[in-house]
Amino acid sequence: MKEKKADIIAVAKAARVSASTVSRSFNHPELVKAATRKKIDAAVRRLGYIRNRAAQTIHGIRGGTIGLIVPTVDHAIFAELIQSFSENVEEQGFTILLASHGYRLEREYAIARKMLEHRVDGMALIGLEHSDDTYGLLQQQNTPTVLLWNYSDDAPMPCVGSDNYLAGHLIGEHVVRLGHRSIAAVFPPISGNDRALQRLSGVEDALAARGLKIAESWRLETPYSVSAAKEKVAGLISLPQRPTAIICGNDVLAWGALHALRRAGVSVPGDVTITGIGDFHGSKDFEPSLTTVRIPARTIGSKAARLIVALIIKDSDSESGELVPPELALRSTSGPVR
Amino acid sequence: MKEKKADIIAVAKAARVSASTVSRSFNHPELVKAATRKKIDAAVRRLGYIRNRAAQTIHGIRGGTIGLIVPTVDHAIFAELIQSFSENVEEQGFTILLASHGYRLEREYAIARKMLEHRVDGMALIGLEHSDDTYGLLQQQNTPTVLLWNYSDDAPMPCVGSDNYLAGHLIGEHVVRLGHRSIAAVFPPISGNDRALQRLSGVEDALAARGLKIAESWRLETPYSVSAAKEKVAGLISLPQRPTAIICGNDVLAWGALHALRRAGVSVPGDVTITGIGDFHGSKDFEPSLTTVRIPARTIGSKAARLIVALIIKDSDSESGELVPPELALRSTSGPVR
DNA sequence: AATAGTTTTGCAAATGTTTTCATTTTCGAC
DNA sequence: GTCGAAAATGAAAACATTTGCAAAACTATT
Repeated sequence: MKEKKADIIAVAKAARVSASTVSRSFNHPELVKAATRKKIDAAVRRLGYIRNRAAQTIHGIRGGTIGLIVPTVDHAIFAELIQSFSENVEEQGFTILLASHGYRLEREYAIARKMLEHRVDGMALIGLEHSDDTYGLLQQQNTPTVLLWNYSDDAPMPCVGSDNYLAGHLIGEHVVRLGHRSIAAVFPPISGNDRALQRLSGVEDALAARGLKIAESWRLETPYSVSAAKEKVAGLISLPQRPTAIICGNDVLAWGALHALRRAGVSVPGDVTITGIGDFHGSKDFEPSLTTVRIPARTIGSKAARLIVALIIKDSDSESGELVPPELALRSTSGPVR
Repeated sequence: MKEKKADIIAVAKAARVSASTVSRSFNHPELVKAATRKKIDAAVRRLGYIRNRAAQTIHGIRGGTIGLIVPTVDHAIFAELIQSFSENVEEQGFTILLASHGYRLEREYAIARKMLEHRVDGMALIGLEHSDDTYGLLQQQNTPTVLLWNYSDDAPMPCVGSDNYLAGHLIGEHVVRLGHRSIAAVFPPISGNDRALQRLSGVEDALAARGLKIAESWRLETPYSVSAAKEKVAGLISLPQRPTAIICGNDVLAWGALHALRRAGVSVPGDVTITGIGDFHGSKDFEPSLTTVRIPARTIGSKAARLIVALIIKDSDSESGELVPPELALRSTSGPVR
C-alpha cells in the first residue's frame, strides 16, 4: 500500500530523461521536443503523477490561490457574491481558499494569517471594517488585497462595492417622499458590520432631512433570518400604535416582515409600506414584489475578481477599486401613506 | 521595496539561534527552552515572519486544507451545507479550498486535479454522480474523500447525506394520500444532478404505487430560481385543465409556485396543493408555510466534516459514512383535494 | 569537582521542484 | 563529411523548511 506517490524523478526515470526535462515539459513545453514530451506524458499517465504545487511555490512561483474571508456563506447575499467572485477568479486560473469568521474580527485575523502561511497570491475581505492587526498584517506582507462589498474613497485598500450609506439614503428618501411619517426600522446587529451601520445612517439622515426620526421603540434589531424578522414585525404591528412604513436593513428581513403582515391580514402597501435593501434573488418575484435598493452582487463579484487578478499579475498598485452604485428598485410593496 | 520576505533563517539570525531551533519552536515547542522561545517569538514579531506552509508540505506534513467542489455556491441549500461543513472543518484546524463546477462534470475533474496538485489533505464532493475519471483519480491517489448530500449503501466512497429518493417518495405519498390525482411536477434539469433525478423517481414511484402518473405536459423542467418557477407555474395554471397538486423538486421552486398562485388568486391549499423538498431557511415562515421534506443540511455538513477529518488524521478506511434521513415537514400548503 | 543523565541546541541531509548554465544533439548549408 | 548555429537536454544549485543525529550545555548526584 505504501507505494509513495510518484515524484518528478520517478517520471524522469520512467521516461528515460532528466528531471529538468520533465519539469520543462510542464512549464515551458515549447522548449522540449515533441517526441520527448510524448514519452513524458506517457510516463506521467502510467505512474499517475500529479505535480506538487507546494514544491514550486517554494520557488516563488504563484500558487494560484486567492484567500477569501467572509462573515458567513449562508446568507443569500454573500452566496451570490461568492459565486460570482469565485467563478470569475477560476476563469483566470485561480482557486479560492475560503473561510468564514462568523462576524468575529479576531477570527478574521487568525484566518488571514493562516492563509498567508499558505502563501495565497492575494486576499479578499468583505467590508471595510477590519481589525488594525488584519490591515497591518496585509500591508506589511504587502499581499494584494481587495475589499469587497463596500466602497469608500478613503478606504485603506482598493475596494469594489456599493455605497451602503447611499443605499440607505435612497430608500429613506423614497419612503418619506411617499408621505410616511410613522416609520419603523428593522435592522441586523450593527457591531462588526459596517454595511448595516451605514445603511441605517443613510436612512436616518434621509429622514432627518425632513425632520423625521425613528422612535426608539420602532427600531428593531434582529438576526439575519426570515423567521426572526417575521416574529419581531408581528410583535410590532400588534401594538396599538402602528407605523405606516417599515424599512428593513435587507431583503431577507423584508421577506420576514411581509410574511408577518400577510399573516396578520395587513395589506401591503395599502396599510403598511415595506422596503428592503439588496434586491436578492426572489425579491422581484415576491407577491407583492418588493421595493428595495438593488446592490449588484454579481457585478461587484466579477469586478473584484478582475481587480484582484490584475493586482496579482502586474503588481501595479495603480488599480484603485470601483464604486458600483446602488439603484432604487421601485416595486409594489411601497405606496403613498393613506 | 523589494525587501524579500523574512525566512526562517532571517529569524534564526535575529534571535541568534539556528534555523532548526526556530523550526522546532514552532512545531515542537516543548523541545525548546522557554527563554529561547521568547527570543524567537520576539524576532518573529519584529521581522513579521510568517511561516511557509508550502515548504513544510514538501516534507509530507499535512497542509490543513480540504478541497470542496460544489456545483454552485449560490443556492440556498448549498450555502447552508457549505457553511456548516466549513465551520466544522475550521474548528478542527482545517481550511477549505472551494471551487464550483457549474454542473459540468469535466470541470469537476479538472478542479479535483488542481486541488490534488495543491496536496489537499482530503476532498469533499457533492452528490454521488461523478465522472469515472474523477473517481479513478481520487482512488488512485488514495486521497481521503467524502461524498456529501446523498447517501447510498453502494456508493463507491464514504458518503454522508440524505436519501433523495426517499424524500421524493415521502412527499409523493403524502400528496396521493390527500386524494390528489391530477398532479404536476416542477423539477430542475436532471442531467448531472443525481439529487434531482432521485427525487423525481421517488415521487413517480409513490404515484405509480397508486396507479398514478404525471402527465407529460405537467412535468415542468425549470432552472433553479424563484422567477423561472413562478413563470412556468403561471403558465401551467392558466391552462384550462389544472392540476390539484404541484410537487416541486425543491423549496425554491415551490416558492416560485406559491407566488405564481398568489398572483393568479388561486388559493393554497384550497384550490391547489404545493409541496417543496429541502426545508430551506424561510420555508417554515412563508405564508402559508410550506409543506416540504426536511433535508438537514447543517447536520449533514457537520457529520461530513467530522468524517473527513477522521479519515485524514487516522487514515482508517473503516469509517463508512452515514445516512441522515429526510423527514416530512407537514405544514400549510398541502391539503385534501376538494 | 568529577560523573552520569538529561535537556537543548546545531549541523547536515532530505524534501520535490525550478532554473541557470554548460554540454550535447540535431540540422541545414557548404 | 564538416562546420556553425540552433535546439534540446542534463547537472547542479537554489528554494524554505523539517528532522535524525550528535555535540554541547545544563542538573543533580556523589
